Amino acid sequence: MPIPTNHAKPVRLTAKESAFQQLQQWIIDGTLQPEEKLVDTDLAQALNLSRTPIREALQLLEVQGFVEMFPGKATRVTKVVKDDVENLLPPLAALQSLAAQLATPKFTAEDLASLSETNGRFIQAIEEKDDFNALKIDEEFHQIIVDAADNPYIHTMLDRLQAHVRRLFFHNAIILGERSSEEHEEIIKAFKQKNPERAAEMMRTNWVRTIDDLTLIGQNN
Amino acid sequence: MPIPTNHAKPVRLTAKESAFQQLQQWIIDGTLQPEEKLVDTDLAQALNLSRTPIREALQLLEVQGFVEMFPGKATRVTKVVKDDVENLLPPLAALQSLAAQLATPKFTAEDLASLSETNGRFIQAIEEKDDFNALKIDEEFHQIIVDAADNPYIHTMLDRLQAHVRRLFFHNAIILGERSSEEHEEIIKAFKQKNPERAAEMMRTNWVRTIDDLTLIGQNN
DNA sequence: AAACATTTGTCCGTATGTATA
DNA sequence: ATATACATACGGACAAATGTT
Repeated sequence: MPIPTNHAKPVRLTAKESAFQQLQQWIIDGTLQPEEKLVDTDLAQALNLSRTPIREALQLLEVQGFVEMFPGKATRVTKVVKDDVENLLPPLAALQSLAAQLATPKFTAEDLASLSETNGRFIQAIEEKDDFNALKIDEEFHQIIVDAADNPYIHTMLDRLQAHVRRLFFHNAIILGERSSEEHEEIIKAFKQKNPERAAEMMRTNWVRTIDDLTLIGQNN
Repeated sequence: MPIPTNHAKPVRLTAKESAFQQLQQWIIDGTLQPEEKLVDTDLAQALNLSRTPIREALQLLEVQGFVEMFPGKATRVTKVVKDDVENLLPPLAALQSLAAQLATPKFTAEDLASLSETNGRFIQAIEEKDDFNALKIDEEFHQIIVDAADNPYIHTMLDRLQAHVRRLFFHNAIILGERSSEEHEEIIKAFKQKNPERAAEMMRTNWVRTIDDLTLIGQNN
């Protein structure tokens, strides 16, 4: 595995960035509960920082939709609305599908091999019922495709949507089915055949089925 | 025209927000040139504010892709790469298309009337060769659809993409063709027929043609 | 190579405005 | 309704880091 070439950005981790990462992680995994009030003074003390980088991090989290700021009043973690999957997945499907389409002509042999290898690990994680790893590997799989699509707008938008998916997962609103692995194989096949329309279509199917599955689960509750 | 119900958010315009709006406007219309170095001290003086709200605004602009921050070194306005339309329009088309699909079953009679009225003004602006107004009205048209789709993720993502489109327009990389108005009518018709697939398809066509038009223009340069 | 000038990142104090008693 | 407590938004100062001479 090649070491990610950090040539561009992270020269040194600034206090704001480390605060952002830590707080986002805490919000996603539920350490900071939905609706919890966030007092910059307290957070600053908890992270051994001053209030400024905390405030800056909170503002970035607000843009991402993890935090809600009421100027002059309060700052809270946003609610986790389980039905939010219904808002989240359609654009996720549309953008992933587009990414697959755009990536198709750009794949190298290494990319394709990497996709197969990743899906192998995905199958294994599913078999072992290791839901957390399955989600992480599924994200790796899609990340390869998004990287190949090489479109910064799609990239950042999907990153944001994925973060919300991850949060819903931690709040037990999402599980991945076994059918995903077969669909992944179909997607890889479309890539190898250099068929962008079919790749896009299969990718859409992959996510739409996920939506349907989750809707069914929701009806049982 | 109904007054926007600001019920939710803007109780009072905070200094950070006014700085953000002003700076974004300056970047979009070219007052702040691409690659221009932004010194927070100078901006603070220009806007009669302290550095803090300026810095906060700049960080939000970085997330939006209008500013690039090199920690410890400098912060600059991002370049305007005219070829960036090729990155920008595909996801814009995909999301607008999705918005049209999702909005179809939700339209009220007033919405549909508003769409027709807006397209009427669009036609007029095109006839008068008022490119700037045409762009603004085109945005209004699509905004009605996005609002009806009622999906916060799609909403914010499209807002961001539109802002970049606007910036490219100001840098003379985009013009709207006359064919758009006819396609708008087709889209409205699909809405009235409650046909989400056709609405999505027509919306996609509308944007893909825009992409093709721009590609042609690019080849002439 | 070393000291300087600039600009950024961070800290903390203060005042305005909000909620609670 | 008034007063009290408190959190936020903003300001200004200091320090670390970078590029320059």
